[in-house]
Amino acid sequence: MPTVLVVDDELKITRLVRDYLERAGMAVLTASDGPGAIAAVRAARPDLVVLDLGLPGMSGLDVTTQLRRSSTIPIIVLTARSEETDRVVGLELGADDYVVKPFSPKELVARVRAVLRRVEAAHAGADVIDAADITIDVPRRRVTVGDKAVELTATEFDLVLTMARRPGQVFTRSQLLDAVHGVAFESYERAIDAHVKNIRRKLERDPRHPRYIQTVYGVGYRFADA
Amino acid sequence: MPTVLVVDDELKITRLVRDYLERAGMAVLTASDGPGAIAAVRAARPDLVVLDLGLPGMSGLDVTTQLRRSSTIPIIVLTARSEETDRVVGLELGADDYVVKPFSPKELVARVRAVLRRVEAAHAGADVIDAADITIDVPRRRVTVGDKAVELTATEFDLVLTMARRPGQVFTRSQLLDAVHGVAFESYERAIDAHVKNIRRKLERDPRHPRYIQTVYGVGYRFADA
DNA sequence: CCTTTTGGTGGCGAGATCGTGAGAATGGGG
DNA sequence: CCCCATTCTCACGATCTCGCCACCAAAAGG
Repeated sequence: MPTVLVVDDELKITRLVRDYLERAGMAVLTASDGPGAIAAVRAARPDLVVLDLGLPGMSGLDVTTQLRRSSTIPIIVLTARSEETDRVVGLELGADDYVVKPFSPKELVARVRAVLRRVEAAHAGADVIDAADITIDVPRRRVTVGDKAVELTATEFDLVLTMARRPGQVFTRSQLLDAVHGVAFESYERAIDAHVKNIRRKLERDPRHPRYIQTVYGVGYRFADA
Repeated sequence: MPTVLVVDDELKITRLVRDYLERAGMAVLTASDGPGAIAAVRAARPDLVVLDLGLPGMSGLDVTTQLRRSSTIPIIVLTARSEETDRVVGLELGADDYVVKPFSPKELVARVRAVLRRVEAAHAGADVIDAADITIDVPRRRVTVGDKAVELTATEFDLVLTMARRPGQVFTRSQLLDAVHGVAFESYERAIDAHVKNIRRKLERDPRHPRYIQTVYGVGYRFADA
């Protein structure tokens, strides 16, 4: 049973949406402001968020960026404004779909179902990378070595993921910076070394003789294949 | 050497950008208005366009749509306006990246590099070279003879790759130095001999009678064809 | 056959490259 | 407002590589 978090400051709306979603067989949580929504996501890990953009205090867009910083949770945006730009901005910031107020509850339910279906389908695909005894769960952003979970920071995870997606391929430092930041500034290239060091500390049994992330002298690094 | 077209009506800016890009090893063309930009793209076929959105006459956005009508050339947009919507609109119209004025030239160079790299990576076909019983896996930077993996240093790999890409073609020592160092470095040409020696030791079954890297007396070396 | 020119090889030192610990910035959360 | 996690910077030492030299072998050329 999927869990949905509904975020809106108007009680009338949350109640209406809750009714319809529950009737469609989903568990529903509610929050009435941005901080509450973020706390609820962290605590209850719902499968989807329905978010009103017109919240008091923290703007809905701030909430989406905040959520996106630490998770890939699907978001459906509710907005009173129908202008194209708002729509684009919402999607740009990582919303998966949007519904314009006033909306029909049935339409909202249909969209929630559609997004959940889409996400589930994506989940079913190869979003888990297995190599030797290391497992990378991409949507959950979790890494396991043997049976032990490993805590990686966001940057560390992105680095490992980038390399593990093409095992054996050699990446230069600036390619790796590119993958992590979108843009590479040469002066920082040695920062990659520091990250690799920290990743190895967490991942490798013997960091002096790395089994996963190997150095290619004069070029960069690579994730071991085979 | 990639060619970049810089479009801006302010001479100060084009000159600044030209300086930085040229120092980064790129050829630079400039145009000061929309029609000029479109003509320059058609005539000189640059690899990338840096385009100021605030042009007199024809708007920068018109230029991007015009360019997009007939080509997929990468575009980086320069904009004085920092509002999200403009950014979104720019990207929406097919720009590959955007930089907000005032900008740091180093950042612009970094972004140009990143976009070029991205495009090149997408283009990259023929990633593996097969010749007789030698295999060169370019992204993995690995060489196999028969079934045996061969460990080459970065320079050795670049040398083999350079020659293997054009089997049969004879390369002078200074051409090979060029390929390895990027620039025409007046250096000891016999260094190539030393590398060839080391490569043969690793690659050839009988280094006295090389099957892959052959000496062309009085000229240089070549990678055996067929 | 001898000379001249060109290529092959072993080895070594300068310098590039990398690993690492310590600590400075940065930014979010309590 | 302070604290903590995260990321980046810096510098030093360890390691590896490359270009160079010296010397010998092989190939052209007369």
